Formats: sequence, structure tokens, C-alpha cells
Amino acid sequence: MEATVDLIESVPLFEPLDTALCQRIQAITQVVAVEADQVLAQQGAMPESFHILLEGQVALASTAADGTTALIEVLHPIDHFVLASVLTRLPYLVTARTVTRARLFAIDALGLLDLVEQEASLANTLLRSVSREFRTMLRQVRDLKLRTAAQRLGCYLLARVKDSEAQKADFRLPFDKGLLAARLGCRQENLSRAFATLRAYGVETHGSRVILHDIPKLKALAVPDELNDPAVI
Amino acid sequence: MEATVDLIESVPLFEPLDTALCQRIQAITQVVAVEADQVLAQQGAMPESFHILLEGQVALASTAADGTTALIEVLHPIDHFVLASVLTRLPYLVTARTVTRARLFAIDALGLLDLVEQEASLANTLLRSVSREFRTMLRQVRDLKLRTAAQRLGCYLLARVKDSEAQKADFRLPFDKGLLAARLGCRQENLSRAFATLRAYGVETHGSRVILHDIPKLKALAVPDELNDPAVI
DNA sequence: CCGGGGCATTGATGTGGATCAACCATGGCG
DNA sequence: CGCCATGGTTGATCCACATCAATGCCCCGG
Repeated sequence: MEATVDLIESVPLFEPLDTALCQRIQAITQVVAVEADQVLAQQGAMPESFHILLEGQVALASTAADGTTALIEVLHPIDHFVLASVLTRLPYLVTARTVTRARLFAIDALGLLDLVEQEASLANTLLRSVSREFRTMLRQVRDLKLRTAAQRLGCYLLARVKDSEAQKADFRLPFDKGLLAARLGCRQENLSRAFATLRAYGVETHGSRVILHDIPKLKALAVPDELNDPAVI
Repeated sequence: MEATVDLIESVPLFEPLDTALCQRIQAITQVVAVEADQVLAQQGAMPESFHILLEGQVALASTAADGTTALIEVLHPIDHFVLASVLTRLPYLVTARTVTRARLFAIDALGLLDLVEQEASLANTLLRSVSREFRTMLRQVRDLKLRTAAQRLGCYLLARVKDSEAQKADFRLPFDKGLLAARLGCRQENLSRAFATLRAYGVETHGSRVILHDIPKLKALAVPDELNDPAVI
């Protein structure tokens, strides 16, 4: 299916671009609807499309030679993936798979490369985006090296609450605990135990429902990034 | 000290750029010489300069709120650092510190941002560079999640040998084992033990001298990235 | 109403790596 | 020449997490 220019312009990534350029992007963009558990990009394959997630969830995972797999990230709308592979013309480092049924833009890789070379505004917006993604990965490296699973879980939960002043919060996990465990880099059993340790810090759970009774106390345990890195993202 | 245009043009990162643009970069670049163990960028501070390492070594480390530190990378000439922070105008996520005495370019952050916005060729070369850095970080995440310290050491050693066909190799570690341990995300004691396990796979060491007697055997243990990710960088 | 198949929790045990501590080589220097 | 500082190795113990196994829970269909 063809994408409309309106739809292209509504993507935050493309917000700084003028309409003429969005039209040229639209010309190389398809809207794709897929079921859950479908592969959108295969690790090791050469990039064909740059993907923007409009609805649903997508998991990015990387597999080692022995077959073990590390879940890198779970994406929510509106986010995008495999940008760095497309821009470097190097094989995908991750397999992207839908968690739920989803709707996405698939933007032709070579067409996008052409546009990027000609249009400084597009190059600039992508440059900022890849830079932010780089910082996210760097933080994940620091996380894995320095924090325990319980602290990573605490950070994840704290990141779900928008209001930075709030003392309490109440929300649902966006996906099941198996996926959350993988996202945090541990096993489901350990996630359970991590939730158990966090109970002493005012964390109550009922299935996917989470209640944080004492956010300051939790922050003291988990030490979220905001405290390390002022004005972060 | 002022940089010369020749010197700017000789940096691989700037190789695709025309002379006029290199002149404009030269105008905002200082050559800096520093002793060992000097801080060039402080985590949490706003970016003032984009750095390119010409001689010596620089370590990038990130510190958590509890004071523990993770070494992210040790850089060699000609490489560069803190690009993503400069481009996003967000605080440094790492502290950059010289390991040896060093010589660098310090390019004014705001001046560079101006140039990037105007010049598609510069935006493009930086875009590719940040993308490659992103992929490096992503691989480090996978490494930490999936490989043991001995495997990471094996990969590191295998990466030192250029010739991909070689059966044997012989070289020196570029820095001391304390730093190498940090780079691999473990303690010095464990690095020692990792070297000990690798002895069974044909790895011989005398101080910083390393001899690999049986590269195929070592590859079978460590499973370096080339095997996962064809045509990698 | 009952039985079964997921998902989540809980327990027991094993492993990788951290930590603490002692020891050994090396090399600079009085 | 001997002293001590430094970097590297080795051993003992501890902690976080993985793994294996059993059980509880809940929904769903018969």
C-alpha cells in the first residue's frame, strides 16, 4: 500500500522536513501490515528497507553463533529501526520480529540513501536520530556492566512514569514478563525474584498491573539515568 | 595551536570532503597536546569540542551514581569521540581521559553544528561514522549478554590479527592488562584466569607479548563477530 | 464443573565473575 | 646490591544469575 504525504509528515522523525522532501520520501515508502511473530529484518541479510513502526510492537534481537539470543530492545510507536544498517550499507545486526500485529512504513533503502546524499535537512534529522540511538546503546552497555537485574527493573519501571515529581504511580506493563525479562537481560525466574526484592521498595504487582507506592525509595535503589546524566535522552 | 588544512584532509573521516570545506573545519580546529591521565571531556558536562585522536590513547569511561565505573572503549589513532553528544547538544555520557600522552584535534562544537547543517557532504560522512559507532555499541551489548570473559578475550585477540587466513600470530597488547580487563568488562584477576583457560587453545603470553599458535581452535571457542555478521565493521 | 495448557512463582543447585588476600616477578632507585 | 613499588598471578570465598525442577494460578474449552 502507498503511504500518504500527510502520514509521512506526521512522523516525528520527519517533522523538520519540508513538504517537497516528504513527497519524495512518500514515493519510496510502502505501508505494511503484518501479523504477530513475523520477521521484518533478518540478522546477516543486507538491508532492503528502513522501517518505521506506526502501530504494534517490534522486538530487536541478536543471535550469536552458538544460537543463543540477546533481546536488544522492544519498540513502540512511533519509533524506527535498522537505520544504521541502511546508512552504512552493512548487513543487519539484529533480527526484527513483530511481537503483536503491527503496521509500519517500509522505506526503500537505496532510495533513502539517494535522498540523504542530496538533502542536508534529511541527513541532519537522521544524524540526530542515530546519535540519540547511539547514546541509548551506550547507556545500555553501562547498565549491563554496572547494575543488577533488580536495579535495571527499577529503572525500567521508573521510566514508565512520565511525571518526574510523582511520589506514586500505577500502570500496566506494555508486554508480558517473559519479554520484559529478556529486555532487561535476565531470565523470567530472575525477573520474578527481582520483583520480589522490589516489594520492599514499595512495588506491588498484580499480573501486568504495577503500583509504585514509594517512588523516591525506589529511585534510591535503582539510581535511574536522570540522576547520572542531567537533561538526558 | 592552529591545525593545517593538510592535516585536516588527512583524517579518514574527512577524506570525502572538498578542500573548501576542510578549510572551514580548519578554522574551528585546535591541535592539542596533553600528558597522560588528563581529562578531555567530563561526563555530565555540555559538549564544547569534538575530538579526533592523532597520537596516543584515550579511554572512554562511564560512571554510575554509586561511583562505579565502566570502561566503554580505548581509542587509538586515528579515531574520534563524543561525536553523538556534540550532534545532539546533550551532556557527555562518558569521561574521556588520556591513557598516554596524546595529540588531538579539538573542533569547536557549535561551529561544527553550523557546518553540518549547511553542508550535506559533512552531514553524510558524520552520519556514516555515527552509524558505524552505533553498530559497534550494539555488538558490545550482544557481547556482554552472550559471551563469557574468556570468549570476549579470544575475540579481542583475534581482532588484533589482520590476516583473516592466518593460522598463527604473534603481537603485543597495545596497553596493560588492567586496562584490557576493564575494556573486556571484567577484573584483572579474571583476565588472568581467562588467559589461563585460553592456554588450552594455543594462546601463549609473556607479559604483553601474545602468541596465538592455533587460530582456528581459538576461533571455535570465541566465535568472533565475522562469523555472525558477514562483511562486518 | 472439571481437566489441561500456558504463564508466573518458588525452591535447589551450579557457574561465572567479583572480591579479598596473599604471593611472585620485575624494574627503578637509593 | 638490596629495597620497595608496581603489575601480574593464584587461591578462597561470596554474590548474582542461570538452570533445572516442582508447584500454583488462571483462563479456556469440553
